[in-house]
Amino acid sequence: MEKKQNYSKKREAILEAVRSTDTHPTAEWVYQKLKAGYPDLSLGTVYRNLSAFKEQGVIMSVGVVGGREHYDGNTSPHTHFICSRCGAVLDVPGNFVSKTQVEKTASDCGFKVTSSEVMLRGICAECLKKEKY
Amino acid sequence: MEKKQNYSKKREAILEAVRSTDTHPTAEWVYQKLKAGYPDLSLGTVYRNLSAFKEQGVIMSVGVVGGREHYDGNTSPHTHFICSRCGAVLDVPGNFVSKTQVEKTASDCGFKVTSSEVMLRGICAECLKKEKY
DNA sequence: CTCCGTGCAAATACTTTGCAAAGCG
DNA sequence: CGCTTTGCAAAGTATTTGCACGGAG
Repeated sequence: MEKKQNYSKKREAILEAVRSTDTHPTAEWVYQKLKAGYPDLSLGTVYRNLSAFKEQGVIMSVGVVGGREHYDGNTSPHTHFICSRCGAVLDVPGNFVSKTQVEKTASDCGFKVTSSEVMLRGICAECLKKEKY
Repeated sequence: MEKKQNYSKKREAILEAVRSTDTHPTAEWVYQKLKAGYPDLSLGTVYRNLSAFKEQGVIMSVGVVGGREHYDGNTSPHTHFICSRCGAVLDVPGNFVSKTQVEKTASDCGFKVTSSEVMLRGICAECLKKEKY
Protein backbone atom coordinates (compact mmCIF):
# COMPACT_ATOMS: atom_id res chain seq x y z
CA MET A 1 0.00 0.00 0.00
CA GLU A 2 1.93 2.92 -1.34
CA LYS A 3 1.18 6.43 -0.35
CA LYS A 4 0.29 8.93 -2.97
CA GLN A 5 2.91 11.57 -3.50
CA ASN A 6 2.15 15.08 -4.52
CA TYR A 7 4.51 17.27 -6.42
CA SER A 8 6.73 19.44 -4.30
CA LYS A 9 9.31 21.87 -5.52
CA LYS A 10 11.33 21.57 -2.37
CA ARG A 11 11.44 17.80 -2.56
CA GLU A 12 12.69 18.00 -6.10
CA ALA A 13 15.32 20.52 -5.10
CA ILE A 14 16.55 18.24 -2.32
CA LEU A 15 16.88 15.29 -4.66
CA GLU A 16 18.59 17.41 -7.24
CA ALA A 17 21.03 18.72 -4.66
CA VAL A 18 22.12 15.23 -3.71
CA ARG A 19 22.38 14.12 -7.30
CA SER A 20 24.30 17.12 -8.51
CA THR A 21 27.33 16.56 -6.35
CA ASP A 22 29.84 13.85 -5.66
CA THR A 23 30.59 15.05 -2.14
CA HIS A 24 28.25 12.55 -0.49
CA PRO A 25 26.37 15.22 1.40
CA THR A 26 24.74 15.16 4.79
CA ALA A 27 21.32 16.56 5.59
CA GLU A 28 22.93 19.67 6.98
CA TRP A 29 24.94 20.17 3.79
CA VAL A 30 21.84 19.95 1.62
CA TYR A 31 20.05 22.34 3.93
CA GLN A 32 22.84 24.90 3.78
CA LYS A 33 23.04 24.61 0.04
CA LEU A 34 19.32 25.15 -0.56
CA LYS A 35 18.70 27.76 2.12
CA ALA A 36 19.68 30.55 -0.26
CA GLY A 37 17.09 29.64 -2.88
CA TYR A 38 14.44 28.48 -0.41
CA PRO A 39 14.71 30.80 2.58
CA ASP A 40 11.90 29.15 4.51
CA LEU A 41 13.19 25.63 4.02
CA SER A 42 13.37 23.71 7.23
CA LEU A 43 16.00 21.21 8.25
CA GLY A 44 13.28 18.80 9.30
CA THR A 45 11.97 18.73 5.76
CA VAL A 46 15.40 17.86 4.44
CA TYR A 47 15.69 15.00 6.89
CA ARG A 48 12.19 13.80 6.07
CA ASN A 49 12.73 13.78 2.35
CA LEU A 50 16.17 12.24 2.48
CA SER A 51 14.94 9.30 4.50
CA ALA A 52 11.98 8.91 2.18
CA PHE A 53 14.27 8.86 -0.85
CA LYS A 54 16.50 6.37 0.83
CA GLU A 55 13.60 4.10 1.65
CA GLN A 56 12.35 4.26 -1.93
CA GLY A 57 15.83 3.43 -3.14
CA VAL A 58 16.06 6.68 -5.07
CA ILE A 59 19.27 7.53 -3.27
CA MET A 60 21.61 5.49 -1.10
CA SER A 61 23.26 5.98 2.22
CA VAL A 62 27.02 5.77 2.45
CA GLY A 63 26.69 5.24 6.16
CA VAL A 64 27.42 7.34 9.18
CA VAL A 65 30.77 9.08 9.06
CA GLY A 66 31.80 11.34 11.89
CA GLY A 67 28.37 11.04 13.46
CA ARG A 68 26.48 12.20 10.38
CA GLU A 69 24.71 10.19 7.76
CA HIS A 70 26.07 10.72 4.27
CA TYR A 71 23.95 10.18 1.19
CA ASP A 72 24.84 9.33 -2.36
CA GLY A 73 22.75 10.12 -5.40
CA ASN A 74 24.63 7.60 -7.46
CA THR A 75 22.85 4.30 -6.97
CA SER A 76 24.96 2.28 -9.32
CA PRO A 77 27.31 0.03 -7.39
CA HIS A 78 30.66 1.60 -6.69
CA THR A 79 33.24 1.81 -3.96
CA HIS A 80 33.81 4.44 -1.30
CA PHE A 81 36.96 5.68 0.33
CA ILE A 82 36.89 7.45 3.67
CA CYS A 83 39.74 9.63 4.82
CA SER A 84 40.46 9.08 8.49
CA ARG A 85 41.99 12.55 8.73
CA CYS A 86 39.46 14.88 7.20
CA GLY A 87 36.45 12.59 7.03
CA ALA A 88 35.96 13.11 3.31
CA VAL A 89 34.04 10.45 1.44
CA LEU A 90 35.30 9.84 -2.06
CA ASP A 91 34.16 7.68 -4.92
CA VAL A 92 36.56 5.08 -6.16
CA PRO A 93 36.29 3.55 -9.61
CA GLY A 94 35.96 -0.17 -9.76
CA ASN A 95 33.96 -2.92 -8.20
CA PHE A 96 36.01 -4.97 -5.80
CA VAL A 97 33.59 -7.73 -4.95
CA SER A 98 33.16 -10.94 -6.84
CA LYS A 99 29.47 -11.36 -7.48
CA THR A 100 29.67 -15.12 -7.85
CA GLN A 101 31.56 -15.43 -4.59
CA VAL A 102 28.93 -13.41 -2.78
CA GLU A 103 26.16 -15.50 -4.26
CA LYS A 104 27.86 -18.69 -3.26
CA THR A 105 28.33 -17.45 0.31
CA ALA A 106 24.74 -16.34 0.48
CA SER A 107 23.38 -19.72 -0.50
CA ASP A 108 25.83 -21.44 1.83
CA CYS A 109 24.75 -19.40 4.82
CA GLY A 110 21.08 -19.33 3.92
CA PHE A 111 20.51 -15.63 3.70
CA LYS A 112 19.54 -13.33 0.90
CA VAL A 113 21.93 -10.61 -0.14
CA THR A 114 20.39 -7.51 -1.65
CA SER A 115 23.43 -5.33 -1.87
CA SER A 116 27.11 -5.28 -1.18
CA GLU A 117 29.35 -2.40 -0.36
CA VAL A 118 33.07 -1.97 -0.15
CA MET A 119 34.59 0.67 2.02
CA LEU A 120 38.22 1.62 2.01
CA ARG A 121 39.74 3.63 4.82
CA GLY A 122 42.97 5.53 4.84
CA ILE A 123 44.39 8.94 4.14
CA CYS A 124 43.39 10.91 1.07
CA ALA A 125 45.83 12.60 -1.28
CA GLU A 126 45.03 16.03 0.16
CA CYS A 127 45.81 15.03 3.71
CA LEU A 128 48.92 13.11 2.70
CA LYS A 129 50.30 16.30 1.21
CA LYS A 130 49.66 18.32 4.35
CA GLU A 131 51.20 15.65 6.50
CA LYS A 132 54.76 16.22 5.35
CA TYR A 133 56.16 18.06 8.31
CA MET B 1 53.07 11.31 23.66
CA GLU B 2 51.18 8.33 24.98
CA LYS B 3 49.29 8.49 28.21
CA LYS B 4 50.13 6.12 30.96
CA GLN B 5 47.47 3.56 31.62
CA ASN B 6 46.84 1.99 34.96
CA TYR B 7 45.30 -1.36 35.46
CA SER B 8 41.58 -1.41 35.82
CA LYS B 9 39.41 -4.41 36.36
CA LYS B 10 36.45 -2.79 34.69
CA ARG B 11 38.40 -1.90 31.59
CA GLU B 12 39.56 -5.46 31.28
CA ALA B 13 36.03 -6.72 31.72
CA ILE B 14 34.78 -4.42 28.97
CA LEU B 15 37.43 -5.62 26.55
CA GLU B 16 36.74 -9.22 27.47
CA ALA B 17 33.03 -8.73 26.93
CA VAL B 18 33.55 -7.51 23.39
CA ARG B 19 36.02 -10.25 22.60
CA SER B 20 33.97 -13.07 24.02
CA THR B 21 31.06 -12.69 21.66
CA ASP B 22 30.40 -12.61 17.96
CA THR B 23 27.30 -10.48 18.25
CA HIS B 24 29.13 -7.23 17.45
CA PRO B 25 27.89 -5.50 20.55
CA THR B 26 26.98 -1.89 21.18
CA ALA B 27 28.02 0.09 24.24
CA GLU B 28 24.62 -0.50 25.75
CA TRP B 29 24.90 -4.25 25.24
CA VAL B 30 28.25 -4.37 27.00
CA TYR B 31 26.85 -2.28 29.80
CA GLN B 32 23.85 -4.56 30.27
CA LYS B 33 26.03 -7.64 30.20
CA LEU B 34 28.48 -6.40 32.83
CA LYS B 35 26.00 -4.66 35.11
CA ALA B 36 25.32 -7.90 36.98
CA GLY B 37 28.95 -8.45 37.93
CA TYR B 38 29.79 -4.77 38.34
CA PRO B 39 26.71 -3.16 39.84
CA ASP B 40 28.20 0.32 39.99
CA LEU B 41 29.48 0.29 36.43
CA SER B 42 28.50 3.39 34.53
CA LEU B 43 27.51 3.62 30.91
CA GLY B 44 29.86 6.54 30.45
CA THR B 45 32.78 4.34 31.41
CA VAL B 46 31.80 1.77 28.83
CA TYR B 47 31.66 4.45 26.15
CA ARG B 48 34.97 5.91 27.27
CA ASN B 49 36.78 2.60 27.22
CA LEU B 50 35.29 1.41 23.97
CA SER B 51 36.40 4.52 22.14
CA ALA B 52 39.81 4.25 23.70
CA PHE B 53 40.14 0.65 22.56
CA LYS B 54 39.00 1.59 19.12
CA GLU B 55 41.53 4.38 18.90
CA GLN B 56 44.31 2.06 20.01
CA GLY B 57 43.21 -0.45 17.41
CA VAL B 58 42.53 -3.08 20.05
CA ILE B 59 39.01 -3.50 18.74
CA MET B 60 37.29 -2.34 15.58
CA SER B 61 34.06 -0.63 14.77
CA VAL B 62 31.62 -2.29 12.41
CA GLY B 63 29.98 1.04 11.88
CA VAL B 64 26.69 2.53 12.93
CA VAL B 65 23.74 0.22 12.44
CA GLY B 66 20.30 1.36 13.47
CA GLY B 67 21.74 4.47 15.05
CA ARG B 68 24.15 2.62 17.33
CA GLU B 69 27.81 1.95 16.93
CA HIS B 70 28.68 -1.72 16.86
CA TYR B 71 32.10 -3.00 17.87
CA ASP B 72 34.00 -6.10 16.94
CA GLY B 73 36.70 -7.73 19.01
CA ASN B 74 37.94 -9.66 16.02
CA THR B 75 40.46 -7.40 14.32
CA SER B 76 41.48 -9.83 11.62
CA PRO B 77 39.97 -8.83 8.30
CA HIS B 78 36.62 -10.43 7.62
CA THR B 79 33.27 -9.62 6.11
CA HIS B 80 30.06 -8.47 7.72
CA PHE B 81 26.46 -9.08 6.83
CA ILE B 82 23.71 -6.80 8.05
CA CYS B 83 20.11 -7.90 8.14
CA SER B 84 17.81 -5.12 6.99
CA ARG B 85 14.94 -6.65 8.94
CA CYS B 86 16.28 -7.29 12.41
CA GLY B 87 19.47 -5.27 12.26
CA ALA B 88 21.66 -8.20 13.23
CA VAL B 89 25.31 -8.00 12.29
CA LEU B 90 26.81 -11.34 11.34
CA ASP B 91 30.28 -12.49 10.44
CA VAL B 92 30.71 -14.01 7.04
CA PRO B 93 33.58 -16.29 6.19
CA GLY B 94 35.74 -15.25 3.31
CA ASN B 95 37.58 -12.23 2.05
CA PHE B 96 35.88 -10.66 -0.92
CA VAL B 97 38.34 -7.97 -1.83
CA SER B 98 41.33 -8.38 -4.06
CA LYS B 99 44.29 -6.92 -2.23
CA THR B 100 46.27 -6.28 -5.40
CA GLN B 101 43.35 -4.48 -6.98
CA VAL B 102 43.00 -2.24 -3.94
CA GLU B 103 46.69 -1.48 -3.96
CA LYS B 104 46.61 -0.61 -7.62
CA THR B 105 43.66 1.71 -7.13
CA ALA B 106 45.34 3.36 -4.17
CA SER B 107 48.48 4.16 -6.10
CA ASP B 108 46.42 5.32 -9.07
CA CYS B 109 44.41 7.76 -7.00
CA GLY B 110 47.28 8.85 -4.78
CA PHE B 111 45.89 7.96 -1.40
CA LYS B 112 46.97 5.52 1.23
CA VAL B 113 44.63 2.70 2.17
CA THR B 114 44.94 1.39 5.70
CA SER B 115 41.98 -0.95 5.76
CA SER B 116 39.19 -2.26 3.64
CA GLU B 117 35.84 -3.55 4.65
CA VAL B 118 33.09 -5.38 2.85
CA MET B 119 29.53 -5.10 3.97
CA LEU B 120 26.72 -7.21 2.65
CA ARG B 121 23.11 -6.23 3.23
CA GLY B 122 20.07 -8.37 2.94
CA ILE B 123 17.83 -10.59 4.98
CA CYS B 124 19.22 -13.17 7.36
CA ALA B 125 18.12 -16.79 7.54
CA GLU B 126 16.08 -16.18 10.68
CA CYS B 127 14.06 -13.36 9.17
CA LEU B 128 13.59 -15.22 5.89
CA LYS B 129 11.91 -18.01 7.82
CA LYS B 130 9.53 -15.67 9.61
CA GLU B 131 8.66 -13.94 6.38
CA LYS B 132 6.68 -16.79 4.87
CA TYR B 133 3.16 -15.57 5.27
C1' DC C 1 50.97 11.74 47.63
C1' DT C 2 50.08 12.05 42.67
C1' DC C 3 47.79 10.70 38.81
C1' DC C 4 44.46 7.72 36.56
C1' DG C 5 39.77 5.71 36.24
C1' DT C 6 35.01 6.11 37.37
C1' DG C 7 30.09 7.41 38.68
C1' DC C 8 26.90 10.61 37.95
C1' DA C 9 24.53 13.99 35.77
C1' DA C 10 24.49 17.60 32.61
C1' DA C 11 25.61 18.75 28.04
C1' DT C 12 26.06 17.69 22.94
C1' DA C 13 24.94 16.44 18.40
C1' DC C 14 22.16 14.63 15.14
C1' DT C 15 17.70 13.06 13.88
C1' DT C 16 12.72 12.33 14.47
C1' DT C 17 8.12 13.73 15.47
C1' DG C 18 3.58 16.37 16.58
C1' DC C 19 0.77 19.70 15.03
C1' DA C 20 -1.30 23.51 12.70
C1' DA C 21 -0.92 25.99 8.45
C1' DA C 22 -0.12 26.02 3.37
C1' DG C 23 -0.12 23.51 -1.09
C1' DC C 24 -1.38 20.20 -4.77
C1' DG C 25 -4.87 17.95 -7.56
C1' DC D 1 -12.43 20.02 -0.38
C1' DG D 2 -9.38 15.80 0.95
C1' DC D 3 -5.05 14.38 1.44
C1' DT D 4 0.02 15.60 1.25
C1' DT D 5 3.97 18.46 2.50
C1' DT D 6 6.07 21.82 5.33
C1' DG D 7 7.81 25.01 9.21
C1' DC D 8 8.65 25.23 13.66
C1' DA D 9 9.75 23.77 17.89
C1' DA D 10 9.79 20.17 21.09
C1' DA D 11 11.13 15.50 21.94
C1' DG D 12 14.25 11.55 21.28
C1' DT D 13 18.36 8.88 21.19
C1' DA D 14 23.06 7.86 21.27
C1' DT D 15 27.30 9.55 22.79
C1' DT D 16 30.49 12.85 25.20
C1' DT D 17 32.18 15.60 28.89
C1' DG D 18 33.04 18.07 33.58
C1' DC D 19 33.96 17.27 38.08
C1' DA D 20 34.76 15.37 42.55
C1' DC D 21 35.82 11.07 44.66
C1' DG D 22 37.96 6.37 45.19
C1' DG D 23 41.90 3.57 43.69
C1' DA D 24 46.55 2.22 41.85
C1' DG D 25 51.49 2.84 42.15
